[in-house]
Amino acid sequence: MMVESASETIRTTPSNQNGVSSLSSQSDGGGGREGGSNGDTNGEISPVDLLHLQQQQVCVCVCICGTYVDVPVSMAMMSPQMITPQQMQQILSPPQLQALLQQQQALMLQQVKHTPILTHTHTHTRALWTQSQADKFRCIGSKQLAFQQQLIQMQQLQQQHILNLQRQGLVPLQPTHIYIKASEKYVCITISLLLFCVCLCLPSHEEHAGSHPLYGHGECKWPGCEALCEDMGQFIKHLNNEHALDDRSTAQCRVQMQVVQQLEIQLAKESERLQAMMTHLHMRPSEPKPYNQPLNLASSGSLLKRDSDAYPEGLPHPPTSAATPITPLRQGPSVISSSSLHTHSHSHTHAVGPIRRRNSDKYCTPIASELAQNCEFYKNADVRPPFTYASLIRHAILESPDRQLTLNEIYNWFTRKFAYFRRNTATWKNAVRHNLSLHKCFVRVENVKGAVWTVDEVEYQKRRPPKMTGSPTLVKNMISGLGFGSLNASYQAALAESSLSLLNSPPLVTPPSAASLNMLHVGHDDVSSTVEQVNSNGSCSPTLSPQQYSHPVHVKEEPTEVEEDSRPVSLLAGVTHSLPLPSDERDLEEDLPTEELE
DNA sequence: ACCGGGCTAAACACTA
DNA sequence: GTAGTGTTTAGCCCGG
Repeated sequence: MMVESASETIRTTPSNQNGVSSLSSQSDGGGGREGGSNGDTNGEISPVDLLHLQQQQVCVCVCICGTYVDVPVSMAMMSPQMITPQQMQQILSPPQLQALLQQQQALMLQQVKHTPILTHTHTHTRALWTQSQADKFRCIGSKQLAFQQQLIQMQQLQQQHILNLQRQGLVPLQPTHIYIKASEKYVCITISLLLFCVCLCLPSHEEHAGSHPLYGHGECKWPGCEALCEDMGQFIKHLNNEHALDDRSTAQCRVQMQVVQQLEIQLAKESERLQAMMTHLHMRPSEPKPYNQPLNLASSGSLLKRDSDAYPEGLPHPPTSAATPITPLRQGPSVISSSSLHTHSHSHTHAVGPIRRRNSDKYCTPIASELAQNCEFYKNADVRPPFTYASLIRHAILESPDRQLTLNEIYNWFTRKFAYFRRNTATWKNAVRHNLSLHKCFVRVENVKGAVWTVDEVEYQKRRPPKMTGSPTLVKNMISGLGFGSLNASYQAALAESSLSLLNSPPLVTPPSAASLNMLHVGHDDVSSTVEQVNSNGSCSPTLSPQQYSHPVHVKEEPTEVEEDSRPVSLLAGVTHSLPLPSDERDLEEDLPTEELE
């Protein structure tokens, strides 16, 4: 077919200046999301929009105590805890800094007025002086001297106060407004920034106390650093030099937050388990333990706002109208994939736009949960599902009661589940057949009724080796979800080498290392990411009744026979699927939701 | 630049 | 002969 209809021959433009993945939108609707990205003026910006802005290196105008400052979004989005005095000085110009300090002084003075004054008596013992006592003192003695003393006292108190604030974390301040300039307009978002500016006045007390949480045994404890520092001074120098405010440090802090959060969640689960065990054993718990909530992550929680918050629960999250086929946003936990962010800036030239680089593969999101969550959406909207043909076919087959489908049934599954596949049938059907034939994971089995297609799980795993486990790609995905859209690849990769390994490494005390990344297991793209690992041992396979394989099977060419021989159970042919899947292991299958999809 | 994965298109063979 | 099915190849794009 040399000539295609004009409405269906929009090929992806190679000159994709934003590096936008081709899996995104077909912009025949004129870019429905563009308007939304510009923060349509109701004063609210979705996390997606924020990430957009971050990636575009947009500066925001931050109002700190009434002082407006232009700050890169990446910085503005940071948790305030990460801003050091030096960095604050970088953000603020000297006049702004001065204004800020003056305001802080005023604030402190206000507080001091209502606070007992700490001073020294001539006997070098401490006594509390109230404001009235001070007033009385002034009346009696030398007013000049008293005033000076009081000023000194106030300064001391102020410093003490600041130290206390630092010890407690930071001081909440009234909501701070961040104005993001979009399309020549400032859109205001309100974030409860903490009073991070107090650290401007003083060096950290911890730095002078001879101990530092990031320093121990002569090493820098910054994730992934382990630099040797002979003493605290050297460490402080190292800290300021090597771990100053930049994207990398910011990202590492964020990741550390997530580490803590994950650990807390894990702790909560383990506590719950312990509780249940003790209850079961009729033991009395030592004391009721409230399940830990992820603590002190309010800032990250607000900044890493999940996009699911932006949509009504339980509803698909159509990024645009059904008339505009695009790849929908991920809606998994905290996952805002970079691909999703680019959906608008892309045009297709094809009837069936390229599915390549589906997030099923790249972003490790189970197809089942995606489909379960967006089932109705895909059914009705002309949206290309963000999965490869292979994973879709596999899902269709595994979803069937017998885990086998004829080609026509596969076709029907596609058209039933996705409005997108109700057109251009020749194209995608060809692709389906192509995939069935090409991939060894699809095994054709001759049945009494004809040929059916089954899935060889081991082959499927071989086709997509678990190399992505802990890979920078995975990290990138996660980072995207965490709101690191502004980070470049090297920083993201750096995260993989440092903190992220902690997220899933069983030994909590294991220092971050590249090797520990290999211990990560993250599900792949689809139905049974959990059981797939089991399958790789050959011990567990999808169920198929033996009688279904009374007919010969067609085995595809197998260039890696040696590898196959090493496996405990050869799954080259469909017969190997005759092992019944134990019911409990069936549960392992991560939401293979026949019911959810219907 | 190279390579692998994925997609589309198309040619070809086989069969009902 | 036709339609459906299955296989194979080629070319392209994209990301690593």
